[in-house]
Amino acid sequence: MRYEAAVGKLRGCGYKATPQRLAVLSAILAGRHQGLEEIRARCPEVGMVTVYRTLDLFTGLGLVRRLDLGHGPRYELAEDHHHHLVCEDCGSIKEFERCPVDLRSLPRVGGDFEVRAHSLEVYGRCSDCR
Amino acid sequence: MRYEAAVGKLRGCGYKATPQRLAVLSAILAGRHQGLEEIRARCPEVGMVTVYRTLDLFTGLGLVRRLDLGHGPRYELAEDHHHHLVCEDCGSIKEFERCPVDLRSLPRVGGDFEVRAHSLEVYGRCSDCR
DNA sequence: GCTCTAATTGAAAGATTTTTTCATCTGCAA
DNA sequence: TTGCAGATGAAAAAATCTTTCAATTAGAGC
Repeated sequence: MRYEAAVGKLRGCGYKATPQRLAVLSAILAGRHQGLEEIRARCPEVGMVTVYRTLDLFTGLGLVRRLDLGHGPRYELAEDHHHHLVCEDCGSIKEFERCPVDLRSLPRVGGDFEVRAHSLEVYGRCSDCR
Repeated sequence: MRYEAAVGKLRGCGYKATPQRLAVLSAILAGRHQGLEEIRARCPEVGMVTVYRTLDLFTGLGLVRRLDLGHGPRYELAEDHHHHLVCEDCGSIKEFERCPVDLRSLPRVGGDFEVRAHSLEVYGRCSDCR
């Protein structure tokens, strides 16, 4: 129940669960790594300003992850760790779960860096474009 | 001689080595992962439109890499493979060379994806912010 | 339930960023 | 040199994002 958990976190942090916020949350849940336009289209009753503010809020709470895969920001629910395969030709995006990053081999750059998260995007050509 | 190599590639692809393009190239070479403002400040004699167009051109040629580390696009010369440590508090960016990604363990998602490149960003808190 | 209040919303205006247009200019091949 | 396809840039337009502020509302407390 991803929806309930997200609402719970929202409330738990002292924020009101307004219809607008729930609508944006549902919009995000209804797709994967969507751009602003897509999200807005799924909740046209919510004002633009509120969508921006809500995405900022969700991102700040760690509820939502903001992706930069080119062509503007995209958003997805921040739950399971996964990465993206981005096709440089058609722009399609696929996900994969198996994380090929070995964080233990991270060098210590200029002292101690506290690692909190990482993002990996793999670029190339998808099977359809070949 | 990163500069010469880049100019060679530019010419080799049939593009003119105009003073503006060389100025933008020098600007990129003068720093690391710079934003548009920084680059523009280093070549104020070049018109804004041309900077945009030139960065697009360089990126398309694979001469320059466009980074999305939050807070707008950044650009750097696409030469040696490296990744970034981004401090979520102060926004500082450090680089590291040792690549902790094992591409062999990439799963085949929906058939054959031809991997051309990948980008890894590690987020957290830098030593200064702790 | 009902009331009250601080949090939230959204229309409009403003700021910023990026793109398009098109007349003019220029790098460079011949 | 010369010619011209490619390149530039000022201005305008378009797209994107933020601020403002009056009106609304979720939800705590009674």
